[in-house]
Amino acid sequence: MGRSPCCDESGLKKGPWTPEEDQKLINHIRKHGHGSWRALPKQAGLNRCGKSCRLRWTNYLRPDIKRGNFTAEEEQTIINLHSLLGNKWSSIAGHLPGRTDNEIKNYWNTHIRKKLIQMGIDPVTHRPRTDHLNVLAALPQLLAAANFNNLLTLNQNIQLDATSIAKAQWLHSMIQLLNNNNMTSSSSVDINIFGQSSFLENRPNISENPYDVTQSLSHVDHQPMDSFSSPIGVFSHQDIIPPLISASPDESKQTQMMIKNKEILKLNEQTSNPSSTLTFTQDHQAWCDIIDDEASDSYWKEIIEQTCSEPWPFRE
DNA sequence: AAGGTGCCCAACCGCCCGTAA
DNA sequence: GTTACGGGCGGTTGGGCACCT
Repeated sequence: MGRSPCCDESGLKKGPWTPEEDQKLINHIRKHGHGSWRALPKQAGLNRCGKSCRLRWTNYLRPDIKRGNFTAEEEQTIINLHSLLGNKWSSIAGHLPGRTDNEIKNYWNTHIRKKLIQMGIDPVTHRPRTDHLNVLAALPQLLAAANFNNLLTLNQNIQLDATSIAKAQWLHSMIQLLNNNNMTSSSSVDINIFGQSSFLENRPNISENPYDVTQSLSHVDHQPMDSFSSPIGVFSHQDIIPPLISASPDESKQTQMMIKNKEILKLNEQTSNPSSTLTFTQDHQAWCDIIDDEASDSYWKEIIEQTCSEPWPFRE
């Protein structure tokens, strides 16, 4: 079963690449493209295996590779994406033009991971760490998270991490779809879930403590017209769900992740727009396609698969 | 100056998946 | 349906370097 490793042939060079080898590889790919990686080394006159050539090219020699330190924006994007996707380095790299999965993986393991641990955040779950060594160091974060978690648990058993927030956003939007299509004259509910300047800004009576969301969320109860029920609790259509990423003051620096978010917003607009040419069934499938594209969490997949496979209750 | 230690990151390893024969 | 291949992916390694004692 399977096949033998491509590099097990004896006599093939391993280890660091020399400038001469790099030049041979670059010249060959410029002239002929890489074609079959296995055949490439012979054609290029390299005593390497194809896999080694491929890695050297994709991780180092490719002309569109961005060198240098990661910017704060890139770092934030990596953290946000990692909270959503886990160790899907290639998927994360897809949102950071010019960065390779290997580079991002290394940067995560050597910098971000340590930074998060120092901040008392578990780099795997993106939640405050609870092990005894870090309880004191993480006390402020724990208190803040507990504050928010308690509030949320009362209503919807949601946990404060980016993944849950993203899930809630998706459910939120799915439910909006249902509502919009169920009520022919639905009030135009604008849930700009990603476009806000920040989660806690622009809210009345907001506490000075940015982690204290009790005040900012308390008004939800007084807005029954703009609220809706869901399997996981009650949401306000206006602003209960924070954006995944705090928008940068400079919008030009927003990452490609926003593209996916914009697709979601676009779908939102289309489904809210009575003149939209999309059918509801199409909407449903499009949502499934978008969300399923990058969802990896099994729990989350279960929801998606269930939603996508079940007969649509409002099928035309 | 020399040895020890820890960090960084390019490169490798092994597994998995999609595809063609 | 099975097998082999090509390629992609995430995890791990180890050489080189900087810093510390």
